[in-house]
Amino acid sequence: MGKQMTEMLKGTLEGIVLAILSGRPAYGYEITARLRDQGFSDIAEGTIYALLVRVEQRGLVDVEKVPSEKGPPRKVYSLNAQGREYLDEFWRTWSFLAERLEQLREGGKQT
Amino acid sequence: MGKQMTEMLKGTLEGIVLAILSGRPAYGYEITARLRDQGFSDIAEGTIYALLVRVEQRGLVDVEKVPSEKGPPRKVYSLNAQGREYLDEFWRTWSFLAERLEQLREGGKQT
DNA sequence: CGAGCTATTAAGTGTTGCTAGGTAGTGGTA
DNA sequence: TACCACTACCTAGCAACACTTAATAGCTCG
Repeated sequence: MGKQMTEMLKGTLEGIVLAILSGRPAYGYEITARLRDQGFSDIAEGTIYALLVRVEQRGLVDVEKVPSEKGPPRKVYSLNAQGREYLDEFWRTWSFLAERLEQLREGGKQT
Repeated sequence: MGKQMTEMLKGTLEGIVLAILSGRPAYGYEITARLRDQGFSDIAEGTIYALLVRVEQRGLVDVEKVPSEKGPPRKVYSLNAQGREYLDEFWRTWSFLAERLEQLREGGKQT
């Protein structure tokens, strides 16, 4: 998509990835592919890997190395307790913002 | 609010301000005050002014200097045609993101 | 005059996603 | 063998954005 999407993803992409991990553990390549399937057609692989490094360093996820039939071993990430807290906080922040924006969109139609 | 909000505002704050301007023209100080009233309690003044400079340079708004009863003259910004287009694009981008996130929030409850 | 409110501007910082490239393992094919 | 495609991960450098902090400037009132 465009530049607007790039900027809008800042701050939300992290939550999106954590939300995906809250469903079930996954590895980077898989997450990228799933995002593409869901319509985020041009999220760069490098972006996801860098993001995963960040959340790992913050202790929001646990990591396990799992051998792959095809290619190098996978790093499988799973959300831990701290990550779940962080995700809850993310949803609260998101809800606040989404409500305000919905109000603005309604209000903008007349006035 | 917290750091999550700061990051999440990147890309959306611009749309928020343009949406406010789509209702009626306004000047920086006023916009800041209105945002505070709407719950964005700690958006820095400097942030809004910098944002207004950006959107002006991109030609999304028209500017008019209006004398104030109290203090220096105000720079009153109003959304122009190009700005309206940009705002439409913003809403489309937002809608896409909001839909995906709503799906993720629903899906995350079981699985 | 000095305090406090109105109103704008500007320099420097940290976080984030993107670009562009590299490393590595496996399997298929000419 | 040599080459290519797919899987899977990593890294360095860049641009954009919101924040912090501080400065500037005009007006009113005690």
